[in-house]
Amino acid sequence: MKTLKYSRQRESIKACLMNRHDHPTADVLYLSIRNEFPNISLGTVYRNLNLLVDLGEIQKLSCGKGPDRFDADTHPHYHFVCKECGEVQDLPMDASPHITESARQYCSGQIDSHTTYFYGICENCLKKLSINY
Amino acid sequence: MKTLKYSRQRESIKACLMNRHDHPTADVLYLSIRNEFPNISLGTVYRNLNLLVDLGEIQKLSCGKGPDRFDADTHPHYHFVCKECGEVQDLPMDASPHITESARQYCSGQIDSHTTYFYGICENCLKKLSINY
DNA sequence: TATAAAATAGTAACTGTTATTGTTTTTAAT
DNA sequence: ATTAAAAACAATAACAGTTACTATTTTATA
Repeated sequence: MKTLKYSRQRESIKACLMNRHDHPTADVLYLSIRNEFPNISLGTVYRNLNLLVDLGEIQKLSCGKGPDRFDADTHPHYHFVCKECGEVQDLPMDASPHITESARQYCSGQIDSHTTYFYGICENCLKKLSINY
Repeated sequence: MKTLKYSRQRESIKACLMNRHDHPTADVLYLSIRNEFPNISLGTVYRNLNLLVDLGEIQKLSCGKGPDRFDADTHPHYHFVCKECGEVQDLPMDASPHITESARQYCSGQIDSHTTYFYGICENCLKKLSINY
């Protein structure tokens, strides 16, 4: 089997992700980490992000539009996606346990998890849109 | 403004999608429609699918893994995604109206809609996995 | 320190999708 | 029916996001 070895780059990627709450894309993290590792390659960022996801240490968000985003908070929670600017916000609401129970009644397979994304227009974009009336 | 003109290809794409309930990808539809239109191009399939989505006549599903899928059923409903084979099934459960109300309490933006995907292993794959014990 | 395994940087390749271009279809007005 | 304008088309190139490859460097172990 393949044993994990330490890497300073992976450490930095995880630290960087933990310090921010804007659910950055791989590319945004890449640009940020280049301050510390000027020669890091985008592939390294992707490889380590996927590795951390597999280890359950971070979470990948696929909101349907644009590149995937990453979240250091692995606690199950919901997200709001602005259709205008693409921003992704945490919604501090707990996933209803009932919804999974309910889904199980309708599904012959085994349900392990679920994701929910709310779509709309964020406060900032609402303001901008109301100016351009 | 741009007025819509009839196209046999678009008609066929929509009819084909309405006849199936497996939420096919653009590529699967493309291969199927080539029986009727041997020279249709994949770009035409994508363009018309997106057009139909914009018109609200069909729905696009982005499950996070693999290519987008399409659904002729525009009634809001949930889906189950098999992590093993990628199959997408309808879950005949109504979206809880409470969940949107609940989300609005935590969100300063305007929430218009939401999507929920359940992930797990479908009946078929469960069987296959239990054989290879 | 020497060795093996894993991770890296750099780059090429790949997948899914959209944009471009010259031609054909559709529609509506003659 | 003919014609003209707009829309849609097929074919193909381009694009975005991501993964795979390769030669080199780093890490962990002996």
